[in-house]
Amino acid sequence: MATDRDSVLEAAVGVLSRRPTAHLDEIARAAGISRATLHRLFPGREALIREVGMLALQRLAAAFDTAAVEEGDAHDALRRLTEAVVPDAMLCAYLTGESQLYDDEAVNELWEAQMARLHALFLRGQQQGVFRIELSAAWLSEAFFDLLAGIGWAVQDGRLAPRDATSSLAELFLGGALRTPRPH
Amino acid sequence: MATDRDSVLEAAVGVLSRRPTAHLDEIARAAGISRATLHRLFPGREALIREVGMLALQRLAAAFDTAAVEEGDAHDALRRLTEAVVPDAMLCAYLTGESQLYDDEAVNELWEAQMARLHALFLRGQQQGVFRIELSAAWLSEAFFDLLAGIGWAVQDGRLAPRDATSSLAELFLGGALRTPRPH
DNA sequence: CAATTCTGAGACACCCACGTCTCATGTGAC
DNA sequence: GTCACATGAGACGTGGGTGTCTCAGAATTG
Repeated sequence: MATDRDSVLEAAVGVLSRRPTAHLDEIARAAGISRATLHRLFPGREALIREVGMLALQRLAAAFDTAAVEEGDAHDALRRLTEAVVPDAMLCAYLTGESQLYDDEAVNELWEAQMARLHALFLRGQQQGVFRIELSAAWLSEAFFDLLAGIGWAVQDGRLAPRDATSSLAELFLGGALRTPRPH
Repeated sequence: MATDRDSVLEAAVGVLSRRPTAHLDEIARAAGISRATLHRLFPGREALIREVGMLALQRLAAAFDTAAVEEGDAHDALRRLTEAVVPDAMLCAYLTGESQLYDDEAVNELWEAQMARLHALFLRGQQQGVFRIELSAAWLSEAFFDLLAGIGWAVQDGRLAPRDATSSLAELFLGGALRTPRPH
């Protein structure tokens, strides 16, 4: 079952996001398996964190797809993206925080691809006149991810109610990004 | 000279922010000293990263002081804070990213104190009617730091011009935080 | 110039996480 | 019931970073 691998990866994120230097024993225990089985599933620590990154990126890409960010009004597209990606906010937070992931080529390639999609979305929005042009599309892309990661942390630490996550992100970010202030 | 210690700490941030697991050799080389001298200045790795955190927190507290966040209109206070804190954005980014710092009690205490000041600022602003009340003061505080950290990364990686840093942060954040949109 | 202090380079041992292996136990299929 | 397979527990060796030490050379001070 490939589901088993994914559940282990999810547990690994829960531990690694808090302490990136956590021992494999701890990760195995968090996943409910032994260190031996963990080694049978993933050849080593390096492979484990790489697959965690790949899982996060796949989820991210899936969110972009379901949101259809390339279609329609840029404002609506961003709202759809927000809703689609907030459930995986923690994954994205780990993605941006773990600098070790940037060593892997496949991870980097997928990451750049998704960032390019987001950048294109903001660029399109600026051309459509819905996003402010005083702020570069590159900065808007980065800021969106920063806030998304912040949402992930806040929810996980219990500082923000999960039901408020989507609106908190959308309201704050769109308030600063939209050209015409908050036309909901 | 205490300046020497600080210069070493600054160099340490430059390395540790990118790779938190960097070897002491690498940190020493980045600081232009030998590993022996590094050990003479700081008893060990743990002490080093703790002092890096303390340096960052002192800079942060100093920025809060110079901005006089407790005085005057909340909107103006936040703009002053933005200007004062952006030069140390990278320090703050390391501060929020390095979860290992949360183990130290002194670091935690100072951190909570500064966050409380920021929280109070947003609360005051909401009572004054300048900040939106749909977004909790806690979330505004966290989001401000998230964006500040993002500014630090973007500038260090060359994705954002240093001269645009302050305005990029202020424009985007205030746009989403202010009740009356962008009355500059 | 002489003396003191500080620094860099290297060697050394220690420790701990990792990778690998073996064996006993448990589970499911036939 | 028997076989095959997967898992857990533990032991073992190893590698690499760290902490400590020594010694030679440079810098500063008198």
